[in-house]
Amino acid sequence: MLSYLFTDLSSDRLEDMNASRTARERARSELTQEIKEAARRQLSVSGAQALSLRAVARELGMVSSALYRYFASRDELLTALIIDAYEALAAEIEAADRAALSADFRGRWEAACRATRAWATAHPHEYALLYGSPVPGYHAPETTIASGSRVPIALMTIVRDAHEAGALTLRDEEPLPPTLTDQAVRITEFLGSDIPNDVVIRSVTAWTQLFGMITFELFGQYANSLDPADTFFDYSVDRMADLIGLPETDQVE
Amino acid sequence: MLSYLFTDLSSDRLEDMNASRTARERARSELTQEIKEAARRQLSVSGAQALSLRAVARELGMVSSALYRYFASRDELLTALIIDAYEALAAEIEAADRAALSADFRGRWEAACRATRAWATAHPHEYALLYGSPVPGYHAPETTIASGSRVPIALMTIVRDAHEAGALTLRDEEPLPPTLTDQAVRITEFLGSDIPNDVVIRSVTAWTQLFGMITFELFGQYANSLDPADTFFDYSVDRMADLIGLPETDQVE
DNA sequence: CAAATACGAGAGCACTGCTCTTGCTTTGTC
DNA sequence: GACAAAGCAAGAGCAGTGCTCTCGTATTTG
Repeated sequence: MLSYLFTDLSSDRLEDMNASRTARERARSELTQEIKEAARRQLSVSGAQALSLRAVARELGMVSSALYRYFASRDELLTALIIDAYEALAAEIEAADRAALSADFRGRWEAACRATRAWATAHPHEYALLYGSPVPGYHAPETTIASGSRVPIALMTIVRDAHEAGALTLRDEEPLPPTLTDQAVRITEFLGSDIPNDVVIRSVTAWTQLFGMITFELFGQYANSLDPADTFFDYSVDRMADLIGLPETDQVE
Repeated sequence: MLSYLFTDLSSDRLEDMNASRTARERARSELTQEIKEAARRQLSVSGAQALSLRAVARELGMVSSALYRYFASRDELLTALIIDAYEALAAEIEAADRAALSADFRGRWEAACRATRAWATAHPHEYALLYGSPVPGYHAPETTIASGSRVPIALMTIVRDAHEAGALTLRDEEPLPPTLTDQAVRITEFLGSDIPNDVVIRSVTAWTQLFGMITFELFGQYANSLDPADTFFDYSVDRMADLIGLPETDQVE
């Protein structure tokens, strides 16, 4: 008994803050996690549209109304899944980036893009949840856009590193329209760097291209044309690296 | 009475083939149209997710089961709306293209892209239906992918015209990977032209960029960064024109 | 005119998200 | 240690959904 108490206390100390305290709170956070897992499982087979609170409750052997103690609505559950998915994707991208040679900026860009695509094809329904049509009246709360921005930040970090290493291909600085300059400055400030404005904007263009490409592939727009899209993907990723001005890999090795 | 009969017959002759024949068939095609209109109306305010057969039936003063004489399922209704939307978007793009100077290929490209964005922002829910996440178990029937391809074809036509006019900026032909060459050849054959393979692929890249950009804007990924995305849009459209090799506008006027 | 066909209405099934009430258990506080 | 407060699961119920089936009526076809 006493030993149980002690181990409980010590393990509480070791675990996250939210897992400490009373048994009820522990049970609550555990069940919250189980609900999300069941929902994620259901999501990954049938899609967000078919995600049913009642089915989740059934799978956990509880009644549907009990679920509302943990998530106030279906939307709130979806929001939780969205945040988790954003974090998972961002983590994947960051890991792929870290695994590449830190001075091979084009290689890092390619690795990050490939990781994005790999995650998307492995979790199509979760990808659709993040980058597909927003659900009916659903408007993303602040919390999701915060974790959502981790993905573009991960990509922009590579550009920033390349610029700070003086590796970016310089080009004749065509001046940007004022509005665009302002927006570029705001993004640069946010990143805490001094990337040239047009490079920032071009990077955003590359970002939209990347996700446009993956979205089209996953949502079936390539039917009968680019059906295995692997080579096209790599090709486009390289064109976007050109657009940003990332140096060729062979000239840095 | 008799005059009514006569005018009916004559108007039948004047109208489309499907509107001729018996009164029942006329009523049927009219009601089919009315159902689609009501559904479209409902779609444009609440989104596809919220489109309800029963609500459509209610709006038309009929009972829900009667609707099933016209559309076998909700999915079939959605499919009809998708086809109509693809056609509407393609028509808009083609019109914008025609309205531009036929020899100003970059101008035509910009006009087509802007028309796409304009249609998307004017009909966000229909855009989401076309380019957002596919609905639950829904897998696009052949008919929709056929009308869906009218959009990229409209864009590729501009590139084809530019190439046939010898206006495309030539570049050092880096050879494409074999798979990509095959796919490019297939697309070129489909278009009935001899656009260089890498130009075809770059055009596809530009196509994905365009829709990636619009999707991100409409689905709220720009929150707090590029919020009014107008200038960014124009900028990126120009970068894609560069990528394809479309000549600067001022050098053709 | 008669048979075949198309049609609208209604009832009904299985399902959904969500609310509210009812008992029970775990908490924190005198 | 007793007790009120808060947290919890269960059940019933509401309003809504897509979809099916039956039934009487209207229209078209032979």
